[in-house]
Amino acid sequence: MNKYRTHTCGELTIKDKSKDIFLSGWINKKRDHGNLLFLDLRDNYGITQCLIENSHPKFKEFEKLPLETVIKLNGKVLERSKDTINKELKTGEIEIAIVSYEVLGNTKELPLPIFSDQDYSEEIRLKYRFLDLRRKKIHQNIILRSKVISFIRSEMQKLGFLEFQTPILTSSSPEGARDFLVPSRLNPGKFYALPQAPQQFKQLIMVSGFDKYFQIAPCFRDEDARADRSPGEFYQLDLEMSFVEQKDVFEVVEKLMINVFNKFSNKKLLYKNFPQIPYSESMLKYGTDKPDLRNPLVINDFTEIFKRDDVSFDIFKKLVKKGSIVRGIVTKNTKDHPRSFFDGIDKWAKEQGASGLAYFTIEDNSGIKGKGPVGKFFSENSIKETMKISKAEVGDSIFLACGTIKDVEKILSEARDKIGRDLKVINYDSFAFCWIIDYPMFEEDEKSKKIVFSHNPFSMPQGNIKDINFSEPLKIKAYQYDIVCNGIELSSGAIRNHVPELMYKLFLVAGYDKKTVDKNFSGMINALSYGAPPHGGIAPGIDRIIMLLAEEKNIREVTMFPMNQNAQDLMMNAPSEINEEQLKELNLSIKKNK
RNA sequence: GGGGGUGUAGCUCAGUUGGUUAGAGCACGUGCCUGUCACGCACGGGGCCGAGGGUUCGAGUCCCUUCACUCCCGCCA
Repeated sequence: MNKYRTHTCGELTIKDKSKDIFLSGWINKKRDHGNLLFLDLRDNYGITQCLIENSHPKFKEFEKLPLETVIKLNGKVLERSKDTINKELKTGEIEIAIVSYEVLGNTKELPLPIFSDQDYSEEIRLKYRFLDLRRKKIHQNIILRSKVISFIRSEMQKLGFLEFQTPILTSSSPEGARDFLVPSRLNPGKFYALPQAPQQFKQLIMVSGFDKYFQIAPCFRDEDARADRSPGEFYQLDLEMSFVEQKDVFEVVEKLMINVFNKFSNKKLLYKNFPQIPYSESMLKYGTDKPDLRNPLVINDFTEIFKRDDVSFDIFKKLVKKGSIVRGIVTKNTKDHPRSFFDGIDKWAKEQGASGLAYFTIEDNSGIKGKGPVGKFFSENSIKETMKISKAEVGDSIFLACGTIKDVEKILSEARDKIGRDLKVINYDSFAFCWIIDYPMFEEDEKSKKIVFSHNPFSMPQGNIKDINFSEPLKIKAYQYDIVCNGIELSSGAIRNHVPELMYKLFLVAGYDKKTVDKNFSGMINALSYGAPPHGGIAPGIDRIIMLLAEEKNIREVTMFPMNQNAQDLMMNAPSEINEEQLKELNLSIKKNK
């Protein structure tokens, strides 16, 4: 028999009636009636109500135990009378009559309440994370995380993937995010870098012939935090496959996501086959490459309308003449919405730093007309053309934005969310996955006007290798894709370029000569030169998947021991100073700031 | 690096136009209470109002500086 317990706090039921049992756990709550005291004893598995009466010789002593004291108790399982059953608890039909008890762990006064739904400050939560983690919501989130990861692991194994570890101490790479660096004692003046992702290793695993690899991989990037982005480290389901095309990767990931989300959430999956949206189409229809497809609103381009002579909306017309574009969002059957709805959105747009949104409603009043502040500037024919472009109907309204492509995309993307929320057309009880495909291989850097890789330099360009026109690099598309769910980017992936000659050509376009490529990516290029299989993969973010499943907006709610926004661990006091000896051994000295 | 929000009891928060001794709930302590499950009732302890400077007869409140936490922009192949 276990020394501390015969049962957990979540398992006793009416079937155990009259049993002599031992429980161990934390005092979650006391309800002291003076001559009768109820105690909720809590462990990982649940809560069991125990009681002690003043006839017990240790009653007075027991009364004084503070909340969160860890105790072991011996008692008898009693059936509760019908009117005292607690339906909220699994163990609510029974209670324990305490016979004897023993304190296993005393507690000081608590810096934060455990039994409470109150929110409290992040600083206290992180400093006393071990107490915070006792609280129900986050405790359940962390258990969910564990279960999801175990499930993913077993699903991947079923799909024929092999799990491998890759090095944590590796080399710094010139591309990408800022690296975390680790000084090398044996190699003075040299540094390891923590991997931003096992990108090169997973490709090397393919070159090594292992065919299908996965790993729940820690990734380290020294970038500033966001609500959905931990500073320092996060986890990816890293996977890579040999002898595959894009569609083969999609098939695996769709299967996995559907199984995971169906198993761990009751929300509906809007698509069993995830829509594949070309990048350019996504930017046009949604203004972003991470569209929330729960929102049915779409953006249309109306620039041509403003080149017509029968449209007299001069502010937009002048801008269009100078190269601006006009795009807009159609809202269905909003003719009876109050003026405040329309003005509210216009006002909101101005608050976002845009010049506002022009709008009119289409009505049929002995002829198609535009109603609203700018409606009068449009002829019947021009409105009919507008309706043709956007499939708008009488009774619908159109919100219009004018400006540079970037500005219009940005404001309309946000307006799509805002209007969708206001009109309550977003189905929050669902998951809408999609693929964004056909990313451009290169883009023009805004400042320097130089050609740069738009995503991953190791991605395979589309089309027949011999026919690729390197003189028009901005037209080259890549087998590069993102998976998006509910407007959240879960991951990027790609079919990789496994042909060294092609890689040199692409790098040349971005301004790297052969020598530089050889120097910076020697391991990769070298490996690809000895018979590399075509391969590709992806790496969905584990933390964000858990956030979606747990319906949490902040990544700290699904991370056991997160750091704060300044990348400090308040509980462990990391980072910390190190002593002279350590510095000396590493051949380092600290520059003192005044 | 930049912008916004917050900072008052152990915790969560009120605190008016600048005006006497800074309040509430929970927690903690003492006492009462035998069916609660957010138990109830009474009493009590507990405050450098984030820190520093200024304006004022007088500052939790106004001004300046600074620190901490947080959200966002930049950044995140």
